[in-house]
Amino acid sequence: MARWDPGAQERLTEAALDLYLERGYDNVTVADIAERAGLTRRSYFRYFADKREVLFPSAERLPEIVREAVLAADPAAAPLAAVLDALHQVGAQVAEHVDHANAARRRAVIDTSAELQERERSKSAAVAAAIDEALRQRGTGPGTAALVAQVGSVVLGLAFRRWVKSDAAGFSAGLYAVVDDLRASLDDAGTTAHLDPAGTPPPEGLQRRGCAPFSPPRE
Amino acid sequence: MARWDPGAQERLTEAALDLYLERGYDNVTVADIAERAGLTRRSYFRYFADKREVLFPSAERLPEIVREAVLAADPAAAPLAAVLDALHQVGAQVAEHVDHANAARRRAVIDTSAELQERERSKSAAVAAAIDEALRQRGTGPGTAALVAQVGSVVLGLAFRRWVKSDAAGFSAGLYAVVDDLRASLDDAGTTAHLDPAGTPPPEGLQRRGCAPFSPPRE
DNA sequence: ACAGTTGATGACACCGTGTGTCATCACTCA
DNA sequence: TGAGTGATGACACACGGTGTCATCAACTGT
Repeated sequence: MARWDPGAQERLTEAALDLYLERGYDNVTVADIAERAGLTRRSYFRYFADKREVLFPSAERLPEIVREAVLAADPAAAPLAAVLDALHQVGAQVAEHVDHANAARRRAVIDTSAELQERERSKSAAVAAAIDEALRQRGTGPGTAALVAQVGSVVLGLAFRRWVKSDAAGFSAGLYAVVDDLRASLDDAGTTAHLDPAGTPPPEGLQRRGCAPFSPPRE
Repeated sequence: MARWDPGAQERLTEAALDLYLERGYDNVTVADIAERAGLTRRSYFRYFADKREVLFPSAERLPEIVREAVLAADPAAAPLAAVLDALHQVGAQVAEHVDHANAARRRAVIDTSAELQERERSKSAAVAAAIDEALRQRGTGPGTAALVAQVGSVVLGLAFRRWVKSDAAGFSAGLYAVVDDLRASLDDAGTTAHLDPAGTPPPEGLQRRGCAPFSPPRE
């Protein structure tokens, strides 16, 4: 493998994934990764910002994709509806372009390292930020936009997890399963609240939209 | 300030917060913090695991508090209702024990550093994990527990942000405002979906619980 | 064919984080 | 007064991350 062999970045990602799985994330140095890829430590940092970034190659474009999907959703749709709609579109792209086997290996590595989970959450937060921005561009209020964006990001993350875990099912199936759960949870919570017979309202002003507190207050 | 002066940890937290605000997080070294606190770099790491941890002193006990609050909620309540109820209880403790002025200063620092935001998300994730565990202990299914836990964590985070931002309002007010937003968003999204006149259902099995897709499909 | 240019790489030095290890100091208790 | 205990300082070290410059291959124009 000569000095200018092409595909340096790909070699690095493969070497890193292999080594992280073999020895565990903490027992691998950047020098190890670079050596296996036929490069030096310094060159690794020309491709990736740090030791963690090598595991999140496709996460770079995701926020932009999500933002455009949200902006492309029906302008008349409610914020959450627009976001879920957009995630459906995004899911198709993701399932198509992401290698399922490698995604599963990445998940295995990430699940063993708190440091990597921390980084993964940053990627998820970047998606949330993109949704938030797109929603506000659609005219959604700041508070609602922030909330719906984070919920959307959570839903996407859980759906992606389901997709990775099950070899067979498509991405959409997982997405719908999560959204189903979300709808059911909120229906149940709402139902419980509404049925509250003698609910003493909590201190500050609630009761807007005719909602009782979250659950019958205990005493 | 002699070698064995008491309150070393408090001196470190104050020194760190001051320095981070004065020079910016990246322009402060652990040695700087330790020096201002009258200690050495090595001693700093005996009190805090790393350079970031010094900004999250009260986050250590939070997961346990939240877990217990969820377990203490009405066993008959739906998962989300139990969580929101628990967060209401937790909010009271937080607003009481956390110094509002310092919380605002911490927020200012965190908002300037991606590294610190990453760590903050980890704290939030720890809360989500605690909720998740408590919910499953209550008998909630794994998928629903994970989803509701993350949504609850998001709600708590946003409510805490509102509490820090507004000097006057109590924590509960922010919490209720966020929950109101959540209810409204889901009502709106559900409404839109249900009113969809000629909605072509998306590929895989949806329509469970009588719900149409998120929004009228575009072409 | 040849020289200049461009871009990727290696070599090296450097700073800061985080940790292991041991000596040192103050305080406590018998 | 002397042993023990716990917090601290001193020192060394591995590793992450960065700036800088030299080097080498490939491309470009003449």
